[in-house]
Amino acid sequence: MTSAKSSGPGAPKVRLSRDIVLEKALQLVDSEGLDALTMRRLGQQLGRDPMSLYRYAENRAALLDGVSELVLNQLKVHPEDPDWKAQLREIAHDLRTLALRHPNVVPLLVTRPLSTPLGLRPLGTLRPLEQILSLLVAAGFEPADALHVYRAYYGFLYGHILNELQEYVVDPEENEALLRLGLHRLPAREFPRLRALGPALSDYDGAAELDQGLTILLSGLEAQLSRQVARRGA
Amino acid sequence: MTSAKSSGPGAPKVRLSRDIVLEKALQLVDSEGLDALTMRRLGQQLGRDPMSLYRYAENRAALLDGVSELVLNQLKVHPEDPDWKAQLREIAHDLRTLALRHPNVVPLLVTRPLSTPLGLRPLGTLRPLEQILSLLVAAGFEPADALHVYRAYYGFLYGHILNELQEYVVDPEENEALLRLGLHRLPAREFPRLRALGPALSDYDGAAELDQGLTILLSGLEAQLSRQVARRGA
DNA sequence: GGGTAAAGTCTACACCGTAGACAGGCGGTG
DNA sequence: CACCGCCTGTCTACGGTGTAGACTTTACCC
Repeated sequence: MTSAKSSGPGAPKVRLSRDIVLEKALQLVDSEGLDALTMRRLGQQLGRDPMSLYRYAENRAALLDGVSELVLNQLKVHPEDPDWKAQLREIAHDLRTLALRHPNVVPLLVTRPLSTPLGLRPLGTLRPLEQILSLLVAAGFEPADALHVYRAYYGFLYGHILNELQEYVVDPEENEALLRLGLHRLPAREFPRLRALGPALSDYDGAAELDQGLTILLSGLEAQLSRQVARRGA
Repeated sequence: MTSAKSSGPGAPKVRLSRDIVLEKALQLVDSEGLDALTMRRLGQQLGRDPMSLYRYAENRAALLDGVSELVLNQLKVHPEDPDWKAQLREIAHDLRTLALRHPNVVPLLVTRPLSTPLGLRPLGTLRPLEQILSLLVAAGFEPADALHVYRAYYGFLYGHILNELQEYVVDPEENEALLRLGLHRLPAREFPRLRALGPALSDYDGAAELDQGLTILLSGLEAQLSRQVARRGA
């Protein structure tokens, strides 16, 4: 147990590495939020000069990309699963729990790709896409159709995650209080429905809600698939 | 044409107002991106000292909220439409075009609510929610069910918008070039599907894709509705 | 041991959000 | 008219940010 801790001046010996840097960056984001991830702050956590970080990431944006990648790498996809619907369901739930475990990273997941053309993104963030395409093609979709299915699926999934995180507050008791407090602030005349939904808003089963949506979506997509197979056969 | 333009020192006379400030802020974001919206930059655009902005927004975050609200206020919902599915479809397409018109604002739309409890958000951003709830209740959903439907719908919608914006590049010619360039960069062994999809990726009809997804989702939701009505009747 | 490339540090710059004290002009009231 | 008070806008200043560029130190190979 002599490893270099955050601020102990005793042992600044271990050589840094990209993985060490990104790991600490993720810890920092998880515990204090995205804004806390500054070069100076991170350098301090690592017991190093802030400028040393630039050996492992070109700039702060690249660091953020690295953190996204680190999280997304934890998502395991099994492209050879014969039951593609079950597999998609499983992936969805995995990504959801991943998002709940790293809520502060979600804005990155959702925002960074908007400013990076597909081909230039970190490979780790593209891997799930590739693997899901494989899964769908193995299930009988034409590649182009697989892309459409992927888009519908991933769109829905990210949408759900954003939705759920919007309503998520750490302490459920404070949640209720805050919620009522907030709702009470709304003009009664203009927001009757919302105000009335206070109780319904506060007990939210994200996993169930995700699963219902998936059922609707996947059965719809399956219908589409069988239609296409039929047409191809004719 | 003697109105005060951006940098003319001639006529710094017009009194500022929250609307004027937010409008210029939106212009700045649209033309130069979110990062360009700094207090100093915006002050300069308005020919005023940066500090004057604090009379119209508590801080930069509040300014960002104001910009979100300004955009979302352009979304018109008709809660009394008897055809709820058609109305939801229309809203979806409206929001999509709004997003394409202000792509730089989308990260705000998607990100700001994550750090603001529902009750404390700008009223303008809550109005669509309230109105869609009305629409659904009028269509026969129980309030609590209306909330579920809303979540599935809005989740899907935001997901689609994020998806589409990720693949959107301004100049379609450069798009193709960039895309191929980017794809070429991917290791062939690990990303065969993705590399093969180059052409399919570059012609993307967002509106059609959105519409297909909506068809699937809405028919699924409708089935749910009739099931519930039946059960209630029994 | 000597040389070399990498890892880490230092200094400096331009820019950021914003607290707090202040100035100017406008309105309403006498 | 003079006066007062409030609202708008300005000024100065502080502590924080990302990062360029030159430097020093370290680790390793021959």
